[in-house]
Amino acid sequence: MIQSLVTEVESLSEDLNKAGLKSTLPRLKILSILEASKVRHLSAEDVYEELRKENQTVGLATIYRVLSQFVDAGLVVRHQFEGNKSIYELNDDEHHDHMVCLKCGKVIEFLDQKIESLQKQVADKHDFEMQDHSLILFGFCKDCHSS
Amino acid sequence: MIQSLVTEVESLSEDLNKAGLKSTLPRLKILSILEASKVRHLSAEDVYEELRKENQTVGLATIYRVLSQFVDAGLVVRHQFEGNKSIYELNDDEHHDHMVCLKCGKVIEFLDQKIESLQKQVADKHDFEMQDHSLILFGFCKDCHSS
DNA sequence: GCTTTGCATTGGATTGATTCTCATTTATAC
DNA sequence: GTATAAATGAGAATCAATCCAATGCAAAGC
Repeated sequence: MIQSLVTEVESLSEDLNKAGLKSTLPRLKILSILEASKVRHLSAEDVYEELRKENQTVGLATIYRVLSQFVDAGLVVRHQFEGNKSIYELNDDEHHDHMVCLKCGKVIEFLDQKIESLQKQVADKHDFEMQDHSLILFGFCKDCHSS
Repeated sequence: MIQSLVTEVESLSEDLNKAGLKSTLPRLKILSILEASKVRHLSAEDVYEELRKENQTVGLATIYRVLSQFVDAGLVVRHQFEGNKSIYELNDDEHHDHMVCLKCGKVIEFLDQKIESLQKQVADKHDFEMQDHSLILFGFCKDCHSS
């Protein structure tokens, strides 16, 4: 148990170092929340709350700062779904797009290779050097249909 | 000249009425900016600035409110490109997606029927009732390549 | 023609999200 | 351990957007 915690921390710490970030306590806490949370898509406030629940409070400013560093380092991806707050998600290195339920807020991930390659084609057609893209479908998930 | 201005206003006024909105001075001013601007994609602040330049100042709160009314009425479409501010664009009734240049901010519109229908297919596959979608390609336009 | 009524407009205050500042703490190299 | 540079926390500041209370305006009734 203790052992597993130690190896867990070591592994997170390694992730940070590989990303070129010093392994500090707040960064470890934040990364560990991102990995442990059953909800994959979290706002900065959500991360703050999760930590507070565990009496591991980290200043909100630090959370924003660290999340941005994680994004820059490629550990995390930032999204703008509905509303005006940013949503963060661990970067699992396999890109995907999202469906967001307008009623319950559920986020469904999907990937369609045909769409992906058509995007590249369109970009090329316009002589546009695509760096990134964002595809979000808004609507109602199967639990929220017809309501 | 006077005549053309009058007919212009009459036409805008008609657009408002058709949309179910009373034709008021601020609404006419805002709609006319949207139609006249050579830049198609404007933030609320941009509209505010354009009006101020012409000494036609309309309160910012009013601009936000009216733009939202326009969106609800289907006259205007709201987007979230980079950053966290909303961008508004006249609704020309033919849906399209966007490429946004990360360097110069240029916005290129495009439409790909294959992508559109694949999106519907993916949504259906997940039993997701799609209401809307947002597809944005980020990168560098041909004028900003390799810089 | 004048008053009433109700929606529209206004600007300022307010909120919510995020960033900045700076004094203090912590981590890493020596 | 000590020095040095980076990281953190708390609150102030900023930015977009919304709310609110006061005022204006225009059509409907008298």
